[in-house]
Amino acid sequence: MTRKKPAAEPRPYHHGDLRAALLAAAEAELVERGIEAFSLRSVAKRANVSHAAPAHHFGDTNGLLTALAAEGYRRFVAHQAAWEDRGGTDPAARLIESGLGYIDFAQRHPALFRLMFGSDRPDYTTPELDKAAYAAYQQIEAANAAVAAAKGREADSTDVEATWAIVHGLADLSSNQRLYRLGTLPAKQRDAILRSIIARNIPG
Amino acid sequence: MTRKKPAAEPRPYHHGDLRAALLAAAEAELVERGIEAFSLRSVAKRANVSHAAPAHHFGDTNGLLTALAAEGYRRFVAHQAAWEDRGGTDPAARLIESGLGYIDFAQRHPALFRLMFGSDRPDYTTPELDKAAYAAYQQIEAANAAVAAAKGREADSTDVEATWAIVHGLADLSSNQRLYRLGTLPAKQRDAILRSIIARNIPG
DNA sequence: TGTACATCAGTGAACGCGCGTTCACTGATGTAC
DNA sequence: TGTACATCAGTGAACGCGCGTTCACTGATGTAC
Repeated sequence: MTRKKPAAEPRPYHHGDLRAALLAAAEAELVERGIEAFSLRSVAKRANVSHAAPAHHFGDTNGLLTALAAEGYRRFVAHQAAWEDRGGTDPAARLIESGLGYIDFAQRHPALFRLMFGSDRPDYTTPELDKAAYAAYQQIEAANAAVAAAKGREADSTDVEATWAIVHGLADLSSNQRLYRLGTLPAKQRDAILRSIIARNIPG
Repeated sequence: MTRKKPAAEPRPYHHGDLRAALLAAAEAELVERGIEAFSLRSVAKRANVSHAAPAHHFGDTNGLLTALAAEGYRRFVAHQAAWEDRGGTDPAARLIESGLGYIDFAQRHPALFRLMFGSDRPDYTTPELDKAAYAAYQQIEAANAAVAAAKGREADSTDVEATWAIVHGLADLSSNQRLYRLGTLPAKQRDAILRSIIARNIPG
């Protein structure tokens, strides 16, 4: 044994990046216990910090959940942007792939997705969260605008709503295991079906 | 004053229909406090009954929420069935109107809708809930089958998934106030847009 | 019809627990001079 | 470079509260005979 026991390492009084550590602990708590059993004390315990420490960074539980939701939206936007690029240069293909990214995010992070779209606890009047959530909407809007522009048309609000709703519906139902058949298919086949469903909502 | 004070009326030891009264109180609690702050004691208090009484009917909190979710699905199915009939005899029109009923239910009962589609607390292995939730799926399936039959086709799983997802997406986003523009329109105009969006997902 | 008894529905006191919040504190860091 | 001081980040004990659960109980209802 040449290595020190990790527990014996001197623990500095100041954490270094407690804010980020608390967000990570909060996400893990959300995954394990669900938002209904979420508590600030459990988060602090998971981050190995006294239960009063989070107040310095987030105020209260809703402050922490608001910050976590904002981080969720930023990751959500980045995730979709990465998928969108797989669509190459065709605007419709880009919109469809971006939608698959939306669905993939919901499947990979159901607890976070639920916090973002199915909870009243995050406070959307907070500028940080408002901005992050709005950016997610703008992404869909921009992808639709590109499709319209390629056809020499104006962007249409109804088209934006249709593509958002179809992608959101597929994402929410599949992250809640409601689309049983799709869950049983191999990924390639499933994605092909999802693409065909999204495509119905893009005017030809 | 010829009427007795209501509070002075003799209160029978046995409630009569405490089960139904507790379900109503639970729904009101869900609306007012949200599922995250839901507690059995508050429900009992609201129903004017001792806090240990609900255990006789539902076991624990999840038992009560499971029963409430099942009742929610039954009302959800009835609500859609009523709307479906507005579609007259054309199967596609019936499917579309049924979808509007789905969306209308979510807008009128956001807390119940969230319990049904965005919570892990109801126990879907309970036969009562399993049956009620499955009936909601079968309704969409049957409406799709009627559309296919009218065209001399077989029912297609992908069509069922597409119509469910579009309707669910519109319902979830609008019950969470995310479709801002639609919320500002007069009902007739909004419904026309919703119909046109649903229609994109029904093969011609 | 009357009585005895089992079963059921609801009561209210008691318990231990985890929660958010407060508060005086301590250790670490940054800055003025 | 050194010292003094303000500010910041995290501690740990204490508090009161609402929660779920348990338990002996009581009042009401249903049934056997």
